[in-house]
Amino acid sequence: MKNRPYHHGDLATELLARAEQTLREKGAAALSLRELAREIGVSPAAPSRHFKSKQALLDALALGGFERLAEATAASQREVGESFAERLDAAARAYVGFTLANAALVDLMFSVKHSPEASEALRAAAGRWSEQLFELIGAGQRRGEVREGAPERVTLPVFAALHGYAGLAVSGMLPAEMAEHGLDDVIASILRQCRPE
Amino acid sequence: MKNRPYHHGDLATELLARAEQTLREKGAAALSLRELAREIGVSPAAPSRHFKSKQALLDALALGGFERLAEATAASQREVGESFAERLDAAARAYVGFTLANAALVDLMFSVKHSPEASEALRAAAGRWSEQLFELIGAGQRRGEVREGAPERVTLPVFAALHGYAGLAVSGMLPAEMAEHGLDDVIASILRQCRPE
DNA sequence: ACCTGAACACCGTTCAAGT
DNA sequence: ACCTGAACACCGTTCAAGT
Repeated sequence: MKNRPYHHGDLATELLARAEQTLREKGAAALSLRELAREIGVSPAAPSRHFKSKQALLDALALGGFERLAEATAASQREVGESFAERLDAAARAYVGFTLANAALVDLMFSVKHSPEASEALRAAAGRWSEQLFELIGAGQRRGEVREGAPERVTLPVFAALHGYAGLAVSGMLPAEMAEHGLDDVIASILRQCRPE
Repeated sequence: MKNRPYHHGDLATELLARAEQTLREKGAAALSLRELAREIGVSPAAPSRHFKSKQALLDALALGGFERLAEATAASQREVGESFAERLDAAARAYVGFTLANAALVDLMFSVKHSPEASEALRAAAGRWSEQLFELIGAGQRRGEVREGAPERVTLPVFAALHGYAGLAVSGMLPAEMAEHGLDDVIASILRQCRPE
């Protein structure tokens, strides 16, 4: 057994890991830098060397969330057929699944308040994800399974429907009678609105 | 001029009013019960007589938000024609307009964490609002302008699209190329997915 | 019933000083 | 470069006591 060294070694990484655990288990309100430091066994001032403010840590968390979401979406496309319906279904379930499994993190990712510098990076990370939806629609158009139109204008309503459903489901604001077939109905409605002619 | 009386008179109301102002001007993070009390000129302990915790005040704020949203939606339907397209357009713009004008409040309304007792009241208030979308779709169906199907299953994807677009717009996560005709495209996609046959 | 004053156990952040 | 220890200016909440 080794006694704790003066230098932690990888405090930044451990802060992020513990923070995300707290986020998942107790919610964003319960996230405190001091408590994180206490759990890790480091002084209250130590985190500030790695994240210049609490908001900076939250921003880093959100950034990681977007990266994992993009990764999960990419994974969903790898083991699925080529038809638009199949690919949309996979992407939709990946997104909603990620959101439900990481509710507090997703809340953070799309929260209103981010430091302006972080917003740039966050928007870029969000872009790398929405790029995939964009690709999905474009491929559907090339196959003649999705109506024509500027891809970004066809994609936005699809994006909005998924994001909105996930948000409603996570916040518990879905009327019970809507939750039953919720995601199925949303996917069906997206296919309907994307249909050619 | 009257000197401040021992009893404020309507502290609960003034707390809510000032809290909403702070929310709008400085965001949820800047909302402090102590500062509210200071602004109003009352002791730090005074708010606790009217809201048993900070969360209780946030819940009350969210509740008021849902009531005003329902009111704004109802108003949007009063001065508009009878066709589904017109009524949907009005309701959509009322919702997105409310969201953009009250970003931090809407964030609160749909936030993940609410005290369990409040969640009941909040869901009821949200229900009174979604009831209106529900009515909108039902009326469209009776006019033959909206496809058939269980109204709650036709309504959910509409609800999701609006909620999602508003959320994306407010969080600044809308890719620039999508923001241009954003709401127009979302409304058009809703009309397309609702079209009969 | 409504509010004050003081206290308690926390925060995030800063900064000299240590290793 | 990385961390400690102590300090500063805050929090939300509770509770006896005042009016």
